[in-house]
Amino acid sequence: MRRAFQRTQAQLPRFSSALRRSGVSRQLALQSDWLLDLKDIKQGSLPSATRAIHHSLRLTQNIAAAKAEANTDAPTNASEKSLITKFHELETQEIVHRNVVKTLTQDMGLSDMTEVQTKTINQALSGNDIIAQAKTGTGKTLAFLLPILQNILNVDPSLAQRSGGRRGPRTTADDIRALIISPTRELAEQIAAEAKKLVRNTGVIVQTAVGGTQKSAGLRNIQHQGCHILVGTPGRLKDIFSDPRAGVQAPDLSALVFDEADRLLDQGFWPEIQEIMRLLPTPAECDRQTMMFSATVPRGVVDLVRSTLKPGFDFVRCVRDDEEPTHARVPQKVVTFPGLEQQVPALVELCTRCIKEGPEKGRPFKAIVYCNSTAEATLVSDILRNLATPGAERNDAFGSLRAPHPWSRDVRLLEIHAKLSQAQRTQAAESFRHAQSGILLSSDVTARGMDFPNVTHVIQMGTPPSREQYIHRLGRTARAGKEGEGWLFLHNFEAREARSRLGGLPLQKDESLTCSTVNVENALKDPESPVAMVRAAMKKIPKATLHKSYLAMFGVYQWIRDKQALAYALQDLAIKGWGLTQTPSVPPGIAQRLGFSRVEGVRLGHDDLEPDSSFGGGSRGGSSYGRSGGFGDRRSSRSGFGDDRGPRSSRSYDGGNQHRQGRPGQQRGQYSHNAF
DNA sequence: AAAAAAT
Repeated sequence: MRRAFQRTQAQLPRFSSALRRSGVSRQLALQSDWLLDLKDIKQGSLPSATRAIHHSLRLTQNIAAAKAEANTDAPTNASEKSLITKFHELETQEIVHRNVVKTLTQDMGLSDMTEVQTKTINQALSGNDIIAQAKTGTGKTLAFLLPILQNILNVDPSLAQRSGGRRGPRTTADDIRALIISPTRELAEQIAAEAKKLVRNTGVIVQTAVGGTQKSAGLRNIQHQGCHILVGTPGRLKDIFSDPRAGVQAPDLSALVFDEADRLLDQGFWPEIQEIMRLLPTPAECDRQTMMFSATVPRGVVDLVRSTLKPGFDFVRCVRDDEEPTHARVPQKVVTFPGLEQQVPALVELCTRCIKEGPEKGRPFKAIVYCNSTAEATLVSDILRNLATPGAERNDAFGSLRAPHPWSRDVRLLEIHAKLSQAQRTQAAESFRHAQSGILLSSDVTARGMDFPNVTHVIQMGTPPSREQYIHRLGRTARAGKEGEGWLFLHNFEAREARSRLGGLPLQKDESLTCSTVNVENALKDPESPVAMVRAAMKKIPKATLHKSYLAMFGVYQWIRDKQALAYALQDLAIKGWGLTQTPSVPPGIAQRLGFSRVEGVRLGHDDLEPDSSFGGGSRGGSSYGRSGGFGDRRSSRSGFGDDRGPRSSRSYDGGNQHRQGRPGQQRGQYSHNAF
């Protein structure tokens, strides 16, 4: 019966869409003047006859329906009518079902809409396609979920009741009504969690389809419970839609959402997105509402909008001119370093200070530290975890010397990136979300859209891959009206590039961290210094972690032209920062590809991991100081190294990037005129 | 070798 209905619909797409929308159109009738009233909403760049007809047709229908149905007069004075800005108004004006409004106002405790919600919900309920530019952390998830849900309820009003007294599934796997595509698994989970909250008092079913989980289990849920709203990541969505045995289909899809659309355009995603769209009914077969959310609207997104959205779409721009975006509002500090090896000690210094200040400021320290590689996130996480209070060693139950961690146990230390299992990732995200205080070592998995409440600091280690990414990372703090601050740690050799990527942002140079200028070898003499603490923590780090971090740096800093300067900086990091006796070896193939085959300070070879070769004898602070004392000897004894370092600085290749330690004064001088 | 994302 339903099948037959669907076939009819397919034959009469225009009619079917009108039919499906008629419910909402009637309800919207009283608000039809919204469409005239939205002067601040710019129309899409495709003025066409279709759009005009589409538009006026809907208005006529709405007004006619209003006059026919309502006993009140259709509103005559458009300017008196304003956008709905409170959730309860959606009920009193019979736009959204009372069960859903009840969920919003009672269960979720919401009363006022945010700007993006006001603009998007009002528009989307009328069935328009939307491209919305909104800053992060403004409740845009709800902005698209609510119209999606209401449109589903309009088609089948019985779903507005929780169980309806019926048994068994309320829908099937082959009748998905809304598809939401997200660039990361965590974001998909977060959206699904919010969707599940929203549908609580209805019969609508939300499912997720993300990688890293058992495909069979997820599929079973979809098949057994059915699915109205499916939230997922590109790979898994493509997988289940293209699997003929899965029976997952969306012949009557009414909504398609691209969250973080600019991100979904990336190389790796795009073919999968296209494949998914190929597996969905075409817009001609089934009229659907498409919504795109994107913090920035670069060319690619404009093209996507042109090819995907219906003429007459609305461009909802929620970046108001009079309201400063997060990245203009949040204080941001830059620290430049003469050596990479100073960065983790400086991080420890900063965290220690902020943890101490937390109670004074009435807000516990909660930070995300962004690394440019997964290996570095693991390394830094391991170091922070291994920190020990200097001079507080006690014999533990097994007679070995251990010192307690210098930070309170309340400061949770967490790590998240794609190299962890999905279970670990989900767990870390969940723990950090609920943590009062903590430090999350993260790759860019969490950079976009993730909502961790009360993040006070976003610290970025190294030049972010792009300006957009910097802004997204920074957007994890200062959310929901709270304050926050950003920190950026840069080696001198990347400062110029960072400046060009981040031009125009209010970055302030900060010189308050002593570790940014300290001489590592001198600092090691003081066991209380963060440098010594980090070095001590290094001892328990598996060498494979160091190896991977070192190699990953070549990829992260691929864009650096001065390969020699980079090689030396990495050498210092490995030897002075990590206490290795020699740099890990680089496979010759990789070195050649990246232009390092004829560069000093890079050791070509394979398999550098003979057990214990990197760590010298002692196990105490004194001996690690001893190691660093011997470091000069080892260095000069290595072939092609040592003596020619002096001459090197006068050679042309190193000109503007002179960065060797031992002349910190000169270096700082060199870069100080370039203050951010 | 460098975020992410399917097994």
